[in-house]
This record gives sequence, C-alpha cells and structure tokens, in this order.
Amino acid sequence: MNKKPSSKGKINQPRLVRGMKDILPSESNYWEHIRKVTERLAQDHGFSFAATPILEDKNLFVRSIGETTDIVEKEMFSFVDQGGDTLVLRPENTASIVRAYIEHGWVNLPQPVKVWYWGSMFRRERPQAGRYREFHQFGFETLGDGQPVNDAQLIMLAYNFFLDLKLDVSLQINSLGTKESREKYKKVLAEYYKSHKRKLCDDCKKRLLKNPLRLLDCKEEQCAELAIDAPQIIDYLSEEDTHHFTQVLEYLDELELPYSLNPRIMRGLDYYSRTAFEIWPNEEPGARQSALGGGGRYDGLAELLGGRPTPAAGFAVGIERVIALLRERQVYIPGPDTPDIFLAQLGDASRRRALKLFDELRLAGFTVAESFSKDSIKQQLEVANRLNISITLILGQKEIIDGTILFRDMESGTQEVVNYDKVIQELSKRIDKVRNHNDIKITRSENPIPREDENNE
RNA sequence: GUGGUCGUAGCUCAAUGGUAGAGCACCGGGUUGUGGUCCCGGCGGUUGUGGGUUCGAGCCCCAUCGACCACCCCA
Repeated sequence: MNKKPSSKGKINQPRLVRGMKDILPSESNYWEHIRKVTERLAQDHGFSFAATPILEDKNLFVRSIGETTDIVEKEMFSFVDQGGDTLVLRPENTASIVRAYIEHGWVNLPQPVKVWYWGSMFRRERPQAGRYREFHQFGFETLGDGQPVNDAQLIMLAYNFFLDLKLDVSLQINSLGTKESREKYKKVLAEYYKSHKRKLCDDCKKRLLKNPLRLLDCKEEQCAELAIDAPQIIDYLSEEDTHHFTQVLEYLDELELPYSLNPRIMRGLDYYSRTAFEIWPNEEPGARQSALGGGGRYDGLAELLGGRPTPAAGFAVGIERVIALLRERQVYIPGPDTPDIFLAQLGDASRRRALKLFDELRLAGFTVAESFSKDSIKQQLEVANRLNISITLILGQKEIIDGTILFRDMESGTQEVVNYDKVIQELSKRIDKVRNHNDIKITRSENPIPREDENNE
C-alpha cells in the first residue's frame, strides 16, 4: 500500500460529541420565535424568569427524581470533579428550582412563587430524532400553593403556548394521587397482572417486579388487551385527591379546553403527585407519538429535598421537539425584519464616511444593512437585492466631493441625488417609521381546534 | 443498554470492482460607479475512520465512530 499519512488533510478533525447538536443561524428564527412567545406568556401570566446552574450535585436528582428511575439509574452525565464532588449535568430543571426555593427562602415571598426557566438539559440516552443528549426545555413552576386552580392555570398556559404556535396538540391528563394511594394501587395492579402472568410478554414480566405502573403502556397486543380491563388509578384515589382532580377538570371544562383522560399517563419521575399531564402532537394514526411537554403536581418534592412541606406544580416543554413539529407541519415562522435601507460605498474615503453614517442612521432609528468589506458597487447591490431592500443609499467619491448621496429605488432602479445633510430627513419621508417593532401578536384562535376527546378505554 | 437501516463536496444526489462527477450554494470575471435573468471561470473530496480481500476497492469482508428507525424511556 502506498498510502502514507499525509501532513495535509483533516486528520482527527474535531467533531460533534454524540447526541449533541449545533443550533445554526439557519434555524435561529425558530428559536427566537419560540423564545419570544414564551417570554410573552410568562409576562402575561405573572411568571418571573429564573436560571439555575447546569451543574448540580448528583444527590439533588437522586433524592428528587428517584433512585430507581431510568433517568437517575442510567441517563445522567455524572462525574467526580478534581475536588472529589460528584456532579451531574442536570437532566431536568424542576428539582433545581425547588432547591433554589428552599435555599433562598422563597417561602418568605408572597405565595405562590411563579417562575419560568429556559435552558439545556442532559440525558445520556441513545440518540434519535427528537431525542438528543443535550436538549432544551423551558418550563413554568408554581410553588407554595396547592390549589387546583394553579394546576389549571399551568395547563392553560401550556396549551396556549401551542395555540400561539399554531400547533394542533392534545392534552392527556391523569391523577396519580398521593404516594400512599399510588402504592396501594400498585399492589392491586400487580395482583391483577399476576393472575394473567402467562399472557404477558417477557418485558412485562420484568416490569411486574420492577415497576408495575409501566405495564399499562406496553404495546404488545396481548399486554395491551390486558391493560383495557386493568384496574385504574382513579378508583384508588383518596377523597381529597379525587376532589382536587375533579376541580382541575372543572376549570378545564370552564375554559373549554379539550383534554383526554388518560389513565396511562404516569410520568417517569417519582416526585409527581395528583395531577399529571402530557402534551402530544395530534397525528394521523400510526404516526410516532412522543410527548412535546409534560408536567404535573409535585407536592412532596420540597420535603424530599429537606425543605418544609411545599405544594407545587409545573410543566416543561421540549424545544427541539416543538421545532421538529413546526418543520413537519410547515408552520410559517416570522423571520427577522427586512432592513429599512442598504448603505453602499465606493472608495476608501466614502467607506470611512459610510461607517460613521451607518451609526448615525442607526441612532436615528433606521435599520441599515451593509456590505462594507466589498469593494464593487455591483456586489453590494447584489446583497441589497438578496435582502429584498427597497432603498439603497450610494455614497461614492463623487458624492463625497459634492456633499451629496444617492437614493436608489431598488424596484424601479431610479436614482435621486440628495443633499448629504438631509439624508435622515429624506429617509423619514420615505420610510414609514410607525412599524410595530416585530412584536409577537398573541392571537387566541377563535375556535379551539376541534377534536374528539375522551379515549374510550 | 438491545435489534435494524445507512454514511461520497457546505446541501441534494451520481459513479457494471478499473482515472470520484453533476446540480445548488459559495468566491471571482463578462473593461475600471449600478442588483434581480444569462454566460464563463474558480474553490471545494486521501468516498466517516482503521484494517482486510484483490493486479486494482466509493463499491466486497471485519471492526470502529456517527446519523436515523424500532425497543426502553421521555422533552
């Protein structure tokens, strides 16, 4: 073989780490739009922004999410740092928010404390489309108040988020009761399945021992049939839990917000109690079904983390999954505004002047595009054309000497000589400055998306 | 973590085991100060990586990495 390692070529070119993804400028309109919609919703509903560190003590999640959950058992990026601390890249944000609540004495603020967050989460799973090892979530949490109206407000907020994005989604809701009633239910469920053990698939036989709740959403035909007649958690709720759940549903009815009662919504994190919900895309039958967001009530979490009893509820939404759905459904997403004008320059003297003029125009309130590094007028007009700009200002040697500047109408191609000192005045005449600054208009759709709710199981 | 499909230019894709190509995009030119169409040119790949078989491998075999799909679970 005459292949020899060459000094040329991309040897050991650094590449993206498995499961990681670059967010490219070409998709920035999605990210910026979703962020704006979220900020607007937060403001409208009285939620303040909070950010917690990406790095946390491993113990925070072991105690909150639960030692035997998949997330904690095998999906956390975990390492011991130089100081000997066991740290993890956060797999979710709720536990951190509750930690912050306890640590900073938010109990002394007017209750409930309502915060929202936005950031990277990490789970070391096998990557797939819509499932990355680093992914982004935003979430809303209402802490310090156990009233069902909080649950309903959060659900309304989550639902409105998708309405604002023109995404047709379905709300799946369930009540998990308290830890005690859930334990009772688990036993009854396990009994039921034990009596049908022979019909279960191999996976389910394992689930029977480890986590009977998971038996309910097995997709094997035999198991799915068994699930239909399985006892439902609703029947094992305490009177208070039932009452709470009923009230939440009443609020949703009042809002005319469609939901499906889904006894299979269990959530993968141990800290949930009472209300649990997920948001699914409404797909044609057979299409893949992965949650866009989910949440619920977690009244016991603060105590697990050493705080005093603090009822709380919240939800999180997966941004990559939302973007994937927006793409798939080809939902129109507004891009950045077209700049008001393009500023073209020719020659060194005018280039110097142009940079200064750019700044003056910006201060006068115009958005200006340029291509300062290009020399030829031809190339600059090409850029202006590509940007779909209607007026180009041309400043060349001749104009510098004459104290003028050219106004070029890009549509007609006609040009006009304007006194340099009157640039801003002339521009104001031509450009309607009563622009609405690209504000997101939150429009509630008149008719909620019709759908048949209640699954008939 | 288990099983499956697939890796060729920035993107979309070609190339009966016999010299790696096209379109798009990007950069430049079509006489020195004028865009959208058109014409011409340029940049860009040791075919994901490493081995093996062969006179000869993008193509066949093995390994490895990665993406995707189905599980598992979830955002």
